[in-house]
Amino acid sequence: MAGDKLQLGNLDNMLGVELRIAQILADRLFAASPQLHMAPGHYTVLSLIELNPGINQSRLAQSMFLDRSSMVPILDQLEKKGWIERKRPPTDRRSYALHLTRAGRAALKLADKEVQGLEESIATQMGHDKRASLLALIKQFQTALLKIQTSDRNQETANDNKH
Amino acid sequence: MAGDKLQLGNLDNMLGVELRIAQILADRLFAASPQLHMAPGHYTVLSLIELNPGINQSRLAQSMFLDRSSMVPILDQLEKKGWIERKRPPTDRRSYALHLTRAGRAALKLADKEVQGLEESIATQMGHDKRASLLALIKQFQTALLKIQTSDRNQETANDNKH
DNA sequence: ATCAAACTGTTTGATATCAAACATAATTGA
DNA sequence: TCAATTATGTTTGATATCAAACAGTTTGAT
Repeated sequence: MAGDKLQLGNLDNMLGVELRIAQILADRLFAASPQLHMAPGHYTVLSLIELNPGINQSRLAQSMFLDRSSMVPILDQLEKKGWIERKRPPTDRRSYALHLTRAGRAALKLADKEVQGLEESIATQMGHDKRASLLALIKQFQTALLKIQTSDRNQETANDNKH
Repeated sequence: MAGDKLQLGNLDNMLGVELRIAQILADRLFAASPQLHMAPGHYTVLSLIELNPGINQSRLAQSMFLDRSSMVPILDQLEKKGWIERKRPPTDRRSYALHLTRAGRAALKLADKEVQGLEESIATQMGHDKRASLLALIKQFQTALLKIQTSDRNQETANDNKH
């Protein structure tokens, strides 16, 4: 029957699984927002460039935990839309200094308002206190993941030394 | 300077942004787990098939919030590895009934142990109580997103009626 | 001053995902 | 009954992402 409930076992007690679902739903909501004709990642990129004018592509990628090669097509699109500029700084001819155009600032301003509205809807739905707790716990979760990752790497190194 | 801290403005107060970073770090940890030569999604698929033997591809996709077309290559890979079987049920010749093979059950059992270990590491790092709070809040966040989404849809429908 | 190493952006090839279109099969409504 | 609708899996074309390899540039060690 279509109404039969799925067995989930321990899956719905796993952070990884539930986090992934939350991510999918959040992206879906973002994408469905009519005023916001911009991918979530693009919004973050525009914000970071506004806040850090002249930043280069590698640092931008690093700050979003993306590979620097993944940043290339994102910036290509934003450049094509006329929202950003790549300028060669005279001091380093390898990199580009990224800046928002006037149109980019305008687009970001509109998006900011819309994103603000979404965050507010969420806060209203789940309660402002719970939203704040969730945010704080997500950051602690990030920290925990980074610590585990580096301790794993250290353990590998220790094993390597034994060879 | 390389050491200059990036300006983040309000970005690190946004659930969407922080959630995305957490997701990336979690996937990275999962991928770096040596015993776990399996993508996170593949682990979930195997678990769901074990818990719901005979489930079809569409329901499986739906339960993971994926498009059913995205399930095809995942199942192709798992089938190629000899971990699952697609069986045509005599009652419905459109669908496949999915089952784990003996090898699939064995692979899942190993993965279960490893995933359990990762969850335990996280619980130890952030504290068991905080891990539990985070999990509960993520679910409330999911619920909030779904409610907002459906209320958006209703609003659209209301507007459509006005035409 | 030179040369090896590191950095920066890009390209290429791989996988993941979606949405739309499609073919086959099952269900429903008139 | 049977025609229209719905369901299921797949294919195709698009975008996103990673990792490795690459070319040009800068930095650093000697």
